[in-house]
Amino acid sequence: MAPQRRPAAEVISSDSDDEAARPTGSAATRSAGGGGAGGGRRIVLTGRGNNSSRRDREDEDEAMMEADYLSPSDGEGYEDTAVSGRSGRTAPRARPPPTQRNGNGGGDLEDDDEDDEDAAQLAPRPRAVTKRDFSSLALKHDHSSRPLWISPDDGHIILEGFSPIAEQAMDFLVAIAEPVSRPAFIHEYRLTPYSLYAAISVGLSPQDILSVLDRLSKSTLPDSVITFIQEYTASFGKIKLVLKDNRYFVESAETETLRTLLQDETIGGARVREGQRDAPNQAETLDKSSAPRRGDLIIPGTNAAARQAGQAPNGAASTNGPAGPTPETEAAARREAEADLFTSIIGAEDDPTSLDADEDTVHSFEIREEEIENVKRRCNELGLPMLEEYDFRADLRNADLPIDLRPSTHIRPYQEKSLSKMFGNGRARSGIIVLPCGAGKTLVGITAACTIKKSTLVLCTSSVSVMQWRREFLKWSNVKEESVSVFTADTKEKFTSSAGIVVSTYSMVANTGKRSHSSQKMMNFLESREWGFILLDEVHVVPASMFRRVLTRIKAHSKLGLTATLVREDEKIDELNFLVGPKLYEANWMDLAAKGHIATVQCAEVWCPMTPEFYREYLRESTRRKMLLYCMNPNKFQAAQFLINYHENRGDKIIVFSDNVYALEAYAKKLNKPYIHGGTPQTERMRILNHFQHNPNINTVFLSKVGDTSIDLPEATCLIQISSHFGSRRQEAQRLGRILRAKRRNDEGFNAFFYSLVSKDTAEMFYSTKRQQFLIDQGYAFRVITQLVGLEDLTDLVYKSQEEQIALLQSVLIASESAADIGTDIGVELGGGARSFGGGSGAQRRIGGGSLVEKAKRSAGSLNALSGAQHMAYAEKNTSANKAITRDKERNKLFQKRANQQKKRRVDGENGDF
DNA sequence: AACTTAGTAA
DNA sequence: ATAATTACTAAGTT
Repeated sequence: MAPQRRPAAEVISSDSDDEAARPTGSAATRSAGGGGAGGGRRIVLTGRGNNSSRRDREDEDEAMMEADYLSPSDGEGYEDTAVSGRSGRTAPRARPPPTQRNGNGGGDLEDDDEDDEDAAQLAPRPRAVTKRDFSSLALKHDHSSRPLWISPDDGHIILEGFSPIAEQAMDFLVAIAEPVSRPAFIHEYRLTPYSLYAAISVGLSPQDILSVLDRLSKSTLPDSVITFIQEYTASFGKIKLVLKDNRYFVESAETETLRTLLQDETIGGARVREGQRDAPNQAETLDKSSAPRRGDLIIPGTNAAARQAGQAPNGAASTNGPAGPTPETEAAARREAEADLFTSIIGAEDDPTSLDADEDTVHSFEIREEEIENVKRRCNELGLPMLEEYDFRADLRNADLPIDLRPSTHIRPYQEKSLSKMFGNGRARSGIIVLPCGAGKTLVGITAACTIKKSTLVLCTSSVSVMQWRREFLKWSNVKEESVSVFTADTKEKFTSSAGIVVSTYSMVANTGKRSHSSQKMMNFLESREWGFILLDEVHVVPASMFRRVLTRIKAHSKLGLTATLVREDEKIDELNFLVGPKLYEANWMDLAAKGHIATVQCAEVWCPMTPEFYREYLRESTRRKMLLYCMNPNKFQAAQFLINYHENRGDKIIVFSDNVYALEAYAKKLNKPYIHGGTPQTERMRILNHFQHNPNINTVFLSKVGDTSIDLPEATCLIQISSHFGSRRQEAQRLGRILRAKRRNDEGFNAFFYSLVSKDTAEMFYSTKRQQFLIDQGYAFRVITQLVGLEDLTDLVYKSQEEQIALLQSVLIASESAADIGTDIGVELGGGARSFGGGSGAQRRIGGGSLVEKAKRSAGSLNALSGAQHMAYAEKNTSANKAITRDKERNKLFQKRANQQKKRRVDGENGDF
C-alpha cells in the first residue's frame, strides 16, 4: 500500500528536493552538507530533544550520518550496543565475536541471544542512547530510491516508511528481522540470530537475504552485516527434531554435527541409551520418493485453492474480509505487480540451498521426552537451532482427519501470507504467527488444521475461548461435529474416530496436581496419542513455567502459536523460540487497519484531575491504598459517565474495563450498567453479553480482567479503561484488540475509540505511559484530553456535590481500611476487590526525553483530529505539569479526625464497629 | 448446584 | 523502581 501519510507534527520538510525522502523525526535536526562532496550529505537523526550530540559546524563537511535514539523501554535487544567509549564519530569498530558459539569465529554483530547467564550478567541493562554511525558507508548514487539504512554496528535496519517500495521492503524485513518499532514514518528493525533463523526456516537462503538487502540498502552492505548473516545462517537448518512412534529423535544429514551435539553435556545426557537405533552412525534410510514436491501444496481458502476448485478467483462470495470490488482491489493488483521483486524470494519457493536438501540418508539419535526443552534450549545456544517440520502428507502412520474449509471461506491476503510461511516447503513448520486481535487468528489456525488434516489439539487460556474455538471450527470448516471435542473442567469428551480435534485449556492440560478421575483418563488419552498439529492460542502465555509443561507432555509433530502481542513484562518471551519455534510472520497493525481488515482506532488518554479531598488522601496514604483512591476519583467517575453518555448517543457500543473489581462494581452500580467479573457465574455472563449484543437499550458493559482475552464482542466500538494492571503492555494491546474487530469498521469514516482514564498527578500516569509503548511501537498515536467540554452540563452527573464526593471517599477509605486492617471478613462483605492494592510495576516516565517514537507519536491533537469527538479539548502532554503538584499535606478536617479514630482503633487492637 | 480451597499468572 | 497482591481456573466439599 501507499506509505502512510506523514502527520505534520512528525515531519520537518526538507529544504532540498532530493532529500525529501530522508528520514527525519519531529525532533530531528538535520543539516545539509555544504559542498555535497561525493554523496556525502550529513543528516543527524535524533529522537531526543535534549540530545547532546549535535554536531559542531566544523564537522559539516564530513560525509556523516548519524542516528541517535533511545532504546525502547522494554529493554529488549540492543542494550549492549551502546558500546562504552564509542564516540559517534569514530569508525565502526568490530565487536568481539560472541562467546557462545561453537562455530568458527562468530559474528561482528551483537549477539542478542547469548544464553541466560550472559543475560543475567548484563543486568541491570543500561538504557543508554545508542549511536549509529553511518559515516563510513558510501551511499549509492541512487540511494534516494532505496529505503533502507543498515547500521554496520548492531544490525539495526531503518526503513523509510514513506518510500514507494516500503511495503515490499516491509514484507522482506518482517521475514528476516525483528520489528523494534513501527510508527507511521520510520520503521526500525534489527537483525538477530533468531530473526535470521526464522528467515531461514521460512525458506529464504542466505544469498537471498543478502541480495535483497543489498538491493534495498542505500549503501553497500557493511561487511559486518554480511559476515553476521553468513555465519549465523550457515549453521541453521542442520538438525531437526523428529517425532516417530511417540519418540523424539534428533536428526541430521551430517554425522559430524550429531557428534558435536552428543559431546555436549546436556544433549548427550538426554540421549536414550538403549537399542541400536540411536547410534549416530546408524543410518536410517528415508524413502526419498515419499517426500512431496514443494509448491504443490495448496492451502485451502486461497485463490489458488479456488482456482483449483474451478471457482472464480477472488470470488465475491468472500465471507471474510472487505467484500466487493473496491479501489482497494485494484490497488491490491498493483501491489501484487510491484511485489514481484520479492515474490521470487519471499514465501513459498523452491530453493535448492535450503536446509533440507533432500538427503537420502539421515542420522539420528533418540532423546528422552522430558529433556526436550533442555535439548532445544541448548541447541539454540550452540547456534544450531532445531527445526521442527512435519511432513504431514507423507505421514501414513497417523490417521487423516477429514476436514476442509467450507467452500465459501476465503482467507485474506495477509492470512495467506502467514500460512505460506508456515507451509512454504510443503511441510508444516513449527512457529508463531503474530496477528492483531480481530485479524482472524482463529481462521489462520483453522486453515492450518485443514491443511494438515491430522489430529489436532487446540489449547487456549480460558474455557470461554474453548467453546469459541469449537464454534469457529464448525463455522469455517466442514469437520463433523462429533470430531471436535472439548476438554474443560465441566466437559470431558473424547472423539471416537481415529482422528479428531480436541479443544482444551492450558491449565487443564498442564495441571499436575490431583486430577479428577475423568480428567486423568482424558489426560492419558491426550498423552498416549501422537498429535499431528498443536495449536497454541495466545502463545505469549506459554513461557510461564506451568504452561510450558504442555509442550513436553503432548507429543505433536508441528506446533503453531498464535498471538497478538508477543510481549511480556518479564524476559521470557525469547524462550518461545525454542519452546515453539521462530516467529513466522508478524503483521503490521497500521497496515491492516489501512486496508480495512481491522478497525481504525483513535486512542486517547483522558486526564482527570483528582479532587482536592481525594488528592490529599492520596498523598498521605501508603502506596498500597493509593490505587483505590485514584481509581475512585470522582472526576474519573464523571469522565466515564460523560464518555459513556456521549458515545451511547452516537450509537456506539461501549466496553468499560476495570482491573479492580471494587471499582468495577462501584462504577457499574452507580452508572447503572451491567458488569462481569471473575465471580460472575457463567450463565449470568452469557445473559449480559447477549443483551449487550442484541438489546438496543444495553449499550455499555463493564468488564474486569476476564474481558481481556477471549470474550469476543464484535459489536463493541468504544472502549474505556478506568483501571488497569500497572504497566502491562500486553493487556493494553489485548484490550485495544477488543474493538479492532468492530463489525462497522468498513463504514465510511468509521473509527473505534479507545480511552484511558488517568488520574492526573498520580502513579497511574507512569503506568499509562509504559502500557502504551506497545501500541505506540505499532504506530498508534495517543492523544491527551485534559478537558471534556460539556461535562458540567450533563444532567444527573454523578458525584457533583462535594458532599457526595466526600461520602464516596469515606466509603473508599472504609473499604481499603477494613481489608487492610481487619482482614478478610469485611473485605468479603464488600466484595472481593475491597482489599488493598500493592505497589505495581512499570517504567518510570522519562521526563524531558522520550524516544524517537514517543516523541513522534504523542502529538497534540487538533480539535478536529478525532473525528466525531469534537466536543473535547486537547492539550499537549506536558510533563512539567506533573511537577506543579501542590504539596498541600494539610488534610481535610473530617479525614484527619477519621484517621485519628482509626489509629486509635488499631491501637485498641480489635474489630472496628463498622 | 453453590461454595470453598489450592495453585498459578501477571 | 521494585515485590506482592489480585483474579482466575480447576476441583473438592456440603
